[in-house]
Amino acid sequence: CDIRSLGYEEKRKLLATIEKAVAFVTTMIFQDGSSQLNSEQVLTSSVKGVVVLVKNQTDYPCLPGYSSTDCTWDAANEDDKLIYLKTEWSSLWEQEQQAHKKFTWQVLFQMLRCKVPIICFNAKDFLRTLLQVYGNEISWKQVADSVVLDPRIAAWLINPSDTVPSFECLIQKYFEKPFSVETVNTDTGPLRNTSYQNLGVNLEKLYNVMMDLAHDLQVQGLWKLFCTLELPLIKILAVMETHKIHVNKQELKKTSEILGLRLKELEQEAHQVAGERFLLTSSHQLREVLFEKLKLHTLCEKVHRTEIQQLVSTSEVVLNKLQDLHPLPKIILEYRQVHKMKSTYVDGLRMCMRKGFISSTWNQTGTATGRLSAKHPNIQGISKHPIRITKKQYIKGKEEEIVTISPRTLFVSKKGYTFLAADFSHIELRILADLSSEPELLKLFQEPETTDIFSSLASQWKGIPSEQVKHADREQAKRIVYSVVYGAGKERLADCLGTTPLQASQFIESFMQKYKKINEFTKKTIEQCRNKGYVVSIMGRKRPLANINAQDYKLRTQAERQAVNFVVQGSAADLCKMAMVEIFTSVVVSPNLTARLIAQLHDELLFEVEDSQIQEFS
DNA sequence: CTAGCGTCA
DNA sequence: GTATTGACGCTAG
Repeated sequence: CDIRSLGYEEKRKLLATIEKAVAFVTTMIFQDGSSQLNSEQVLTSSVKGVVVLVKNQTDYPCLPGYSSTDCTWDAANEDDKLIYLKTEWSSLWEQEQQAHKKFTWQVLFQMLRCKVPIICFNAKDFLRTLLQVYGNEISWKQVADSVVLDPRIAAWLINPSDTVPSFECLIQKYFEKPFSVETVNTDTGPLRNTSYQNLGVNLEKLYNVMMDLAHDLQVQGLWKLFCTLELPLIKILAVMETHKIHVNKQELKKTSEILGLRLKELEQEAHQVAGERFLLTSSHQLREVLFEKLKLHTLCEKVHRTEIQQLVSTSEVVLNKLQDLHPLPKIILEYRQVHKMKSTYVDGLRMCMRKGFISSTWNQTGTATGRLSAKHPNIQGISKHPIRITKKQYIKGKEEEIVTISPRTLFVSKKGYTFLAADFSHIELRILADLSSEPELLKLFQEPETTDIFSSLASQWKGIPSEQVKHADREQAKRIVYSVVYGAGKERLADCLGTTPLQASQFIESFMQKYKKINEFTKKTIEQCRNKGYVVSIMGRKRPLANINAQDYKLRTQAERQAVNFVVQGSAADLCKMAMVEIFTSVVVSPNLTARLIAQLHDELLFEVEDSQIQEFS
């Protein structure tokens, strides 16, 4: 039914039906007639309304422990109701509109409140839209109370390599499995179908797919992970996406100009020392200048080559080696740094800006390891390190000035609020210590004087006092540790270490000697993966690795490294998500705390906290 | 070494 | 002219 045509009594009845419902299956529909079930619809189309299938009887009596053999979706739902809620209004009919609008959100509010599962494909988008449309009526803490189920996330838990399963794919997979359902070929070309009847059928299918997925999750031991971690996260991400982060617009414009000027200078310098004009951003043209004209690679032994075409690489490692032979490499290196800074972190950020604010889009199913990913902007990838550039100033007094540009400072907290970050320290290494029970590694963590493992290791390896360990040393130590434990080859480690491959392999040897149990752990997880075909994280997250028994050496060893890495990185992702859920719920439960989550940077949570609440919140 | 995303050719 | 791919460089561990 369309709620616009309902009388008072009918509305009351509808609310009563909702009260008794056992599940809701819902999707948003857009201006262009598409719905959330139409794979990868564009965000440009605005939301027209919401269609809800109200399930009043259940084909699956109790959700967790049902048997899936008797699913007869086509005949068993006479009591189910399909309702259409319009959320967008023309300016006509002021009076009636108000009434409709109010009733619409009454319905939606009750759906959220009554703790009955709301099944939605891409539920995060649904919740976010609700928060955006009814921002004045519904607080984010109320959305946090709802119970949502997302089949897409369920499917991803079962197969995390399949990073974007579409609705159509799920239908195919889970419908043709038990028995073929009257496959009217409407789902091969459903894209423009605005018929609600058809949508009703699709929602019914979605419901059944979710039930099948729920069953599979249980069979595979993923149900708890799904319910306690991934489902609550949907709401957290929806709330996070509705929060806007303020960006210093003027500063952004100014730094863009400064960087642009510096790029021009560097371009001129490069042309001068090269003796010809060429495009600095083109690796092809650079290769011609560097190696065909100047023949710099002949003065230097062993230079990296590109994987496919076996051309001489123009990568950072090669350019670093060529630094002393010619002034050009250094200029290119700085050009690339400044260019990256400008295009990605400054201009890229400006592109994402709406009225002085940005808000990332979070993808819960974007990785194979359970980590989150973000885009527009990728707030997890914004450079930490500032760069220094010399700015020629044409103001009298001083000729030039050194300015430092650090992209992270471009984000500013609201007035009266401050950013608060909470992060795990060395989380993957701690997990590795725990899983391998390596005594030497465990000892390092238990010693109270070790405040920073990587700094300690850096001072140990370099033979310098820990106070003198610089940031770069620590960073290098960190890269080395992770490289070695995840199975780096000697060549790659040599690049990392800045030594010869021979020394690198000796380093690997002594590392393995000192931390024997790490090697045992590695072997054990590869062995388990070979037997079962998949690996498992602390919270039971799974990653099937089809290539683990492959004939091809390259493919097989890659799968082996992925297996080891997954167990550690996936477990770290589990813990970070647990932290997110726990902190979020404690804020929701608190009557006075208002702290908002801004971003998750894998092992770090960034909040915006009211100044007066910093103590209590932290 | 493993995960990602953005930019450029 | 538009779409895809590989190389590169930044993030996180």
